Amino acid sequence: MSLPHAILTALLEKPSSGLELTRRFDKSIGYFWSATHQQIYRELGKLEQAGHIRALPAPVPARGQKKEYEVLPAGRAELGDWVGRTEDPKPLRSSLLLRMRAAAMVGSAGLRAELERHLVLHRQQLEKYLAIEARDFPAERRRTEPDRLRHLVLRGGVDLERFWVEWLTGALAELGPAEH
Amino acid sequence: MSLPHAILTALLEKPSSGLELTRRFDKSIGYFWSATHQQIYRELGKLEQAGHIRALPAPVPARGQKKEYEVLPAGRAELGDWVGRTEDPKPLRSSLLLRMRAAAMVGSAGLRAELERHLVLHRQQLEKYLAIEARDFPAERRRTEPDRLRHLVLRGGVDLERFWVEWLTGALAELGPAEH
DNA sequence: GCACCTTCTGCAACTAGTTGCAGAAGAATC
DNA sequence: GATTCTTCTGCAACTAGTTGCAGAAGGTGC
Repeated sequence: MSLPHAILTALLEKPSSGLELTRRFDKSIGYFWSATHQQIYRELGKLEQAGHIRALPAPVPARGQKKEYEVLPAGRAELGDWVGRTEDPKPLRSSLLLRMRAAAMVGSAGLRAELERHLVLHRQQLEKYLAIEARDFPAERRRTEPDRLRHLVLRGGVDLERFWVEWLTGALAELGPAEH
Repeated sequence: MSLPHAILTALLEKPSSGLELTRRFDKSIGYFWSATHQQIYRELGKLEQAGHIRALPAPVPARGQKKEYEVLPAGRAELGDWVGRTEDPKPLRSSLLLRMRAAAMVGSAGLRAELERHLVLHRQQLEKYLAIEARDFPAERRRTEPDRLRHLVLRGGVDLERFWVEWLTGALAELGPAEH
């Protein structure tokens, strides 16, 4: 049940329409909580119904008409409350690891190529994060608590990609010599 | 669509009944692809229907009667095929990171405690993995390809937990001094 | 001014995963 | 030998997330 809170956070950062939110999810919040436009529209409806957000008055409300939403006090309160709640980390789910385990039973044909492909993807994601870090978090932007929090989140992304790059590199090195 | 393949792998490792599978998922395959008993029973039904597995003949087939399943050649073929398929890593989804980002907007009350709680949980999981590694993968068990593959998977779990432990430790250090 | 394209919103149907519960089999207890 | 507890299987209903599609608004080109 994190999607509504992801949306509230995004809307607090900047009031937006459904499509704008979708775009911002694709390149910011979505890096650690992705969502399709469909989920977002549906959730916006629910949040409005619940009185947590409201649509800014539009000249002509109609279907296909852009609607900007902003967070109401009740929504901010709900978000603050949610931040204080506890929630266990959900267990890892990696189909790549599963594939390796399956490969141990039925042979690892094609697996090496897939590991290499993932390595490239993770390197790319790492580059993307590092570019964002360089652009948005120069040393002087790490003073206030909100900035430090946002930077830590990004750091999580960076370090996680680094972890995968290293693990995949090691895995390829260990499997490589045995190939024939 | 990885669950059927997780089940096929587990059944190849050892033919089992639904409940045995559930237990093994709780402490082995489930570390990187978890599933509830419900999912497993339903999927066993589908796999049987598809001719990928079969129930070993039981004396008295009836509801509430234990049923052992084994993989048929068609199931093994399907699994081998699946291992060779490509699949993009799915994007990270972490409600803890989301909480931190939300905390940047509405204040970080209670966040520190939650980070500490997660740190403990990840340390515990790390210990668990290390114990499994010590027990199941002594140096001489890392020679054959299947053993190396299985060990690499476990290493992934170990390193991932280490990553979280380090990241959480760093985050607490960075947030700590600012608390008052 | 009409044909076409893009942008934006949203319905509907589907797939995957979760939760709650219930019934049969067998073992344990009295 | 009846009662109760545990084990095992499974149905049904629900929640979350995905995919396909369609309609309105508004711009662009001729």
